[in-house]
Amino acid sequence: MTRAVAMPEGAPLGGPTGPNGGVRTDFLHGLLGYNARRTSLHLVACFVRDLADLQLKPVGFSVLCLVGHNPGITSRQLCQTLDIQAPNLVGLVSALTERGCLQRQPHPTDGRAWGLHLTPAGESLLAQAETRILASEQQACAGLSPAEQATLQQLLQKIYLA
Amino acid sequence: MTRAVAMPEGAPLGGPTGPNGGVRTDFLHGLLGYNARRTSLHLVACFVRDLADLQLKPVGFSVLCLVGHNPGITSRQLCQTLDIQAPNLVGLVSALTERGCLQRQPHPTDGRAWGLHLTPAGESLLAQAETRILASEQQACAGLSPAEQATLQQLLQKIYLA
DNA sequence: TATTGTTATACTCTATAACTATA
DNA sequence: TATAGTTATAGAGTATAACAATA
Repeated sequence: MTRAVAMPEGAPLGGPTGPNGGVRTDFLHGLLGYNARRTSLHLVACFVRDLADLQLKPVGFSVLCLVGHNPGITSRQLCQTLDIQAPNLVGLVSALTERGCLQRQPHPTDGRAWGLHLTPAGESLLAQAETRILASEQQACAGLSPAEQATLQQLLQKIYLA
Repeated sequence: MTRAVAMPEGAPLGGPTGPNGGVRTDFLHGLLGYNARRTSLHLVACFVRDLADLQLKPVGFSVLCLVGHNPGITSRQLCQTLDIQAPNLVGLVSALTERGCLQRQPHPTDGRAWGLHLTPAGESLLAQAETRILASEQQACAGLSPAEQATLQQLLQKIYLA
């Protein structure tokens, strides 16, 4: 890369230098997508940090959670509910199965499908994970009142469930 | 993979079958991280779809936007503001530079740094993109009143700016 | 013919280590 | 010695195409 030689006359130089960097972020902070993405990345990082010893990440937890609360659920139902692609679910289910947390049983009416169930180890892991993630989120959202947290969830669901 | 032969007695089979799949999602829907992530993915998809012809994706737009509103900003300031790693910014800046939208100029006081500026083409692209993303979000958030949208942004910022 | 689950694979995004030039 | 920018690279996440088995 070659450094520019000539300087355009009158071009403002130096960039923002004020407090906290002085970077103007007004437009980005007015975008819902930007705020949602930054919040999501922040909460995902909290999740990964606080559930590291359980070896669970958000999507794997979501699978475990849905199977736990919906015994016999199929891969297709998981994909539809979580909006993920079928090929990407295979590895998640396989990993949880090999960990001894998940079990595939023949579907009673559809020979193509498998009904997914938690093992006792899976039930135990889910219970621990649910307790842990609730505590993690309480810490991350300490600045919000319970009413604000409820409002936030309702507004978010209005968008992605539309 | 071998199909299970014996069926555990008393195990509930068949899984959820009620309306809209009948899948119970109560716990997930009570998690802020889940709702934020689903909303973020939804709005990112809207962004990519509605700004495809501008060849801009969320992070590239954020860079363009910050440079436009902060002439002379450095890569380091962009990384800190957007919370991205320096090596991952290089390609974004290079691509925008090669498109003729960005220009690097020597930093007036720090010989290691470059001040980033928009070209006229960059200004034009930013103006189009800002108009487009506002329309995209209005469509995606049609179910929310302006007051609700403002509330949502404030609550989200309370979390990731904490 | 359509659907479930799967494999293979490619593409994108993100993270880390190491290097250079300068402060 | 520390920092700004860069390169190379590895890992994770996500997407499509194609296939076997069953509806």
